[in-house]
Amino acid sequence: MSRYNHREVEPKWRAAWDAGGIHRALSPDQAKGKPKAYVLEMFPYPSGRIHVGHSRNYTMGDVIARFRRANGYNVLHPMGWDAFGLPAENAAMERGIHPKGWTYDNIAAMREQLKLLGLAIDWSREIATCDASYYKHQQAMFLAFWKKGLVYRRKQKVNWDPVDMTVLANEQVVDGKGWRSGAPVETRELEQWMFKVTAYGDDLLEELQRLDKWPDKVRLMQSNWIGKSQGAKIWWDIASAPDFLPSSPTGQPNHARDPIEVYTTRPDTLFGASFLALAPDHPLTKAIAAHRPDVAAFVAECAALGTSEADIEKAEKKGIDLGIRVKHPFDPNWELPVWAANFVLSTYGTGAIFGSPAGDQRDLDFANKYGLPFKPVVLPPGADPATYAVTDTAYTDDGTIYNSRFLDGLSTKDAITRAIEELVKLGAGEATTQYRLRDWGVSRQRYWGCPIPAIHCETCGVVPVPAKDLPVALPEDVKFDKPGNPLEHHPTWKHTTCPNCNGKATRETDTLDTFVDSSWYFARFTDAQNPDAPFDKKLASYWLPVDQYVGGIEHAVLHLLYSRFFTRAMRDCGFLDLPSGEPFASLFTQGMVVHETYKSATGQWLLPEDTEIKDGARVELRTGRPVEVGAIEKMSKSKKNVVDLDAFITDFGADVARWFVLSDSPPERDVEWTAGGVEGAWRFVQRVWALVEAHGAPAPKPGEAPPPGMEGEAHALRQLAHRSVKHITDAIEGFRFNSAVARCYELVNAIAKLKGDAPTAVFARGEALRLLTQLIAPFMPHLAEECWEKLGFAPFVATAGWPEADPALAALSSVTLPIQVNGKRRGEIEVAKGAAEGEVKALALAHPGVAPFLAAGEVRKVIVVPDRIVNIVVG
RNA sequence: GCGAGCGUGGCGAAACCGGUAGACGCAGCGGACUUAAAAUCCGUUCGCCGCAAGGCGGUGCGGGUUCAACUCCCGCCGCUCGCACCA
Repeated sequence: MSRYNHREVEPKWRAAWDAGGIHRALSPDQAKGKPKAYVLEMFPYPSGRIHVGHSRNYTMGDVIARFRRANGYNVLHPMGWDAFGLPAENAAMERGIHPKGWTYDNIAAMREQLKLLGLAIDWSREIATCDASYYKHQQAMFLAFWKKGLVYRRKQKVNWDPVDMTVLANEQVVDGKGWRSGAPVETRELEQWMFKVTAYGDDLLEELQRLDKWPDKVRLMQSNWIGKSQGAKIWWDIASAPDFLPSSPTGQPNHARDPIEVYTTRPDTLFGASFLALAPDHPLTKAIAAHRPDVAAFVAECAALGTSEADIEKAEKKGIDLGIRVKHPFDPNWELPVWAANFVLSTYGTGAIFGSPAGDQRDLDFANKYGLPFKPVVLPPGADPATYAVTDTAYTDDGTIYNSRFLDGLSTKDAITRAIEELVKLGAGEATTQYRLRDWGVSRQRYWGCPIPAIHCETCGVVPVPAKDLPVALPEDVKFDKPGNPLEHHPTWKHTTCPNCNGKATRETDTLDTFVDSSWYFARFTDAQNPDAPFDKKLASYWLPVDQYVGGIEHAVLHLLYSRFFTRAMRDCGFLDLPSGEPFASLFTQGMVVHETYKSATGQWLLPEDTEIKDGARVELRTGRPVEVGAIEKMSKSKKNVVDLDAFITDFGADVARWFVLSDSPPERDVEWTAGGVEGAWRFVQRVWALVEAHGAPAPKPGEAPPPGMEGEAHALRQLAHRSVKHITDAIEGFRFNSAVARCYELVNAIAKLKGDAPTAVFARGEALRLLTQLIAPFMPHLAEECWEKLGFAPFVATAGWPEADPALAALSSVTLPIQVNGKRRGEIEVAKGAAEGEVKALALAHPGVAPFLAAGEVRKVIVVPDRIVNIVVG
């Protein structure tokens, strides 16, 4: 008996697959009616080398891709590189390497590593977003979007990262700090290129409902991000204001003595209004602050609080009376005070609210703190209006309106409609829909990105680059000796002539946010080598949407929302025929690979391979000194809790890595990489090979009739094998890879247990081994091919199709029914599957183990759940 | 603070629709083979009582619904993730 040698076997089969071209997607014509399956993992950023933690995502996608192909689908399973981005520039600055060289070197290294994993990828479609052959088309689409009105420029307050010298999206600001640099973000005004995501706000929200193969969690997060709400704008006239406040020269709202514009979702509670509150950075607050040191101090205090939600959350609700009085829209004699308050956000709605304390907890806390009077206006169902009162808990749900003049007696819903009607009649307000979603600022003041194809002409203004001049290629001879954008400093690149008037002009030096690159790559894969267009419309329409997308939860909002926007924009600009506009029909968000962390006695992080267990304690290999074992965390270079993929594959093989990352935990949950777990996977590989080798060829072909006398243990093995086919098929369909793995172990245990060389045993073993080989093929493709060959089959298990369970064998002929008395298990009986209820009942009542418990009383009821359980109720 | 999710042996977990709780793996224990070790194989492993047959208890805690609850409902406790005091 020889050991299974992955070092020979794995490269052999990879070469054979490549030679056979079996992983190439077929054209729609070649596919001839086969259904299509587009399986995609979120493409990697080429950061350097990959470790085993990265492999889980690709392995999951690969299992699905191989499974679909075996089931007769025309599968597209491509791979590419999200290759623009800041780390390349950082490497350039730190080590004096060119971003391009650094990126392409990393791509070459990572490509080889991914190939070692034996992924069933159509490498003929490989793309890199930093390649002019890719971003050329992105520039063309940018121009098309521009023409369509989906791109515009706007002077905007932006988050400026002073370290990276770039603009950050709101989404890229974490706790007031840049998400990459960690530096506190500053505010600057810049002319920015914008994508009009809000044009699709409603559609992006509505269609979420139909994405029923997305995790609810992700849909909820996107829905919250879009943040649609229905409400009203209300204009409050100034009744009195400090003398220093000038009258407005502009007539714009929210300035000086113009009416104050407020947004509310609850106009029904207007008669419960107690005060107005403005954001600390509301223009009116600032105007007052210019004259009142106490207000200025309050504004400064709020600004120092930071933008972190946790900070604001823990902060006490505070405000200051601005000395302005406004008139209630429904009663000119009713005056309300105007305050500035730290819980009002300038970035949402109009930056001003009216406080209705009985119906809003924050307003109530605020009113209580400053002694502002209020009364309840919404009566909860069943409450008595004579005695109902609100003291320190607001009532925020629907009810009946009272204390509210013409709104009295209406429901919350009707009162909202009625109040808006009245506001419109009085010219004091209007219905409005508010979104939290804002347009996407795509300008980045960076070198290593896709140049924005625009030209600034002194006479013609901003002019698009003509299509014939694309791509606008990045110059390669740049220097990183100063902070900021090297494109600005380049001696010649930005100087050009205007395509309109031929006059002197300069190129746009902003490049596109890298989220743009990843917003359409899935479409490029459908026609990756097309030199003339982003993709052929027919090909993209054939393959899209992606049938199964696999990636991390961290992309729940940004990447997935931008891709949904982009697909709609591509559709509306005529690039795509895709009615729904949805790029990803089904989404799976996978858990990470985690590992213990190790610290040396001197406090340095240690690689797992630099430590060992000695006398039950972990020590440093080099010094023998004890190691501090830290938290189990996501594998990361910085904490050194990584296992190198190449070394692991050399030691154990790709199949062991693939098997292990899917085996122990449900795919959506994190899995801990442990030496013990790896050993288990390794043993399994050896065990399967030993069984296959011992059996050898030939194994029974599909459908081959068994020898006579098939019964007993051999028959039982056949039953289990066919049941396993069913179970494992269902488990893969349902993304329960860990369950599929467990079923494989079960089957192997059973095969090993059936001894003897009677024809029936040989047949049963051979058949079970053939089925097992096919079932493990998506998980451990190299081992499966070697087994397939050993069992006498050719050419590939990968092209052999998916096994079918014989229904007669897969179905159990008899079942063991537990018998309960009053819900407690007292015995069991073996009956034919589907046995008649009366028969089962009689057997159960006659069961000797049950008898003593029946004596305790009278049998009141016997519940028979066919093929599951019998419960006898005795009382 | 709000929203979502989770909580099962020594550990990772399974139980898909309310129907035998703990499949499968890891670790442990006992044994076989071996001069020995590794590898492999066999047995065993939720707790308590019992020689055994068997019994009792058990899925974070407290209630409830049901013939039957890890699963459904109500209220707590703990952990994780997300966030926007969103008017």
